[in-house]
Amino acid sequence: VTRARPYHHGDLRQAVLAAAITAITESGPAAISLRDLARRAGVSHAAPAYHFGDKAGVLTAVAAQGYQLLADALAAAQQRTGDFYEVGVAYVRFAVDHRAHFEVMFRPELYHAHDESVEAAQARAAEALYSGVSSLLGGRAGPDVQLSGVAAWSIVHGFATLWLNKALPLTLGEDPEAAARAIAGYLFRFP
Amino acid sequence: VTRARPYHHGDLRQAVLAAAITAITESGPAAISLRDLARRAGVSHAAPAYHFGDKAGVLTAVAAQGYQLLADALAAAQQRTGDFYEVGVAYVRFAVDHRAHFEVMFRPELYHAHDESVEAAQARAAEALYSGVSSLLGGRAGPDVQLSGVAAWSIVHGFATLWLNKALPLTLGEDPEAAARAIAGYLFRFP
DNA sequence: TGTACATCAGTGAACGCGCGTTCACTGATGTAC
DNA sequence: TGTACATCAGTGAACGCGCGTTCACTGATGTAC
Repeated sequence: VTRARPYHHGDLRQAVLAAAITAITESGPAAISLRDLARRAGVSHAAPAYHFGDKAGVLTAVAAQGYQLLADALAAAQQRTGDFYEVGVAYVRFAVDHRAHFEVMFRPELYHAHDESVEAAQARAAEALYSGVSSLLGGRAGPDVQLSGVAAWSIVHGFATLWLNKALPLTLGEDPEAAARAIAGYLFRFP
Repeated sequence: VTRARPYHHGDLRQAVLAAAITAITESGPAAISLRDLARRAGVSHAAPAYHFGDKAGVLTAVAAQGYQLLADALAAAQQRTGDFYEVGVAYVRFAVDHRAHFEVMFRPELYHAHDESVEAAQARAAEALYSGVSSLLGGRAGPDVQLSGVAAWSIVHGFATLWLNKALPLTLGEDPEAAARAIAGYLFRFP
């Protein structure tokens, strides 16, 4: 028996979040509307507001989830390899694999940046990023470990951003991870 | 005698462009509307479309102007100092000083990225960026000069982006140029 | 220098659209006894 | 196990708003002769 759509969705919050990821991947974070997310999730237009309040509420959840995923990815790379260079590569891989999350995370004007769920996940990600920094450049990170961490963050963040915007020369090829390894090598492994 | 607003504006195209820069600085490129730009320029709501066609037309002009300004700034830094390191610093300075242009330029989905005025200015900027690359790392740029150029571009672009998004630690201080010098030193001047 | 005419630049009323928000409601689920 | 009631999750009609776009128009400027 094909049953009609039940009155209660079951997990509308997750469904709206998933719809948001899809919509952002298609058209960018600025283009989403609550009514469109409702349509995608197959519920009435007013339903999403019940769970998220407004558009910024949805994007806040996306950002929080994104920082969690990023923290997981960075920590896993550090644990798996013990090499900070691989943490940088993981950062680029995250940006390419989770483009929608990545684009939201770094546009704090779109969401409630001071929401505690966001700030907690952000802190986890920062921890994962900085924890391996002292090994950067084989211990030659210089007197200011934080500064060298920002340098590492800058180069992988810049590369990821330029890659996603299709701003880089075509000759770099089609594999972002390989290109990222070559680029990051200039900072991380200079002989 | 205070004269009434004349029927012909004189240079409405420039006025709309200036209004766009102001509006983008306030609320980001996604938030602008043709009607709002008309209001800011003090003309009727349909006037901007006469000059630009649609919103993407306005942002195309902003992007083209931005790439021209960037090319000028990079070329001037190269000429003035002969030091590619200073070209990188000039890149960050441009991003901070022309935030609205910078934000539009690297969101090609918002404008007609293949417009010839954009592509010409883009080529000029790329030329200015790459022309000094071979001196990167004091000639130790390695076999692939283009790759080292992308590395340099990545680190300054990433730093500028993170700075503008207020993503960096507060301990970096309030002077983006000084911080950029310290960061870029890791790539450009490593002992 | 004057006049006729074409073109250019901007106007303002009108339209239909998708949006966020409100609100009384309804159907389903959970809890107390 | 059954019943009453409270709470939760989602509905759908209605509203007002700002938007882009169209279009007949008008005022100003440029050009031909």
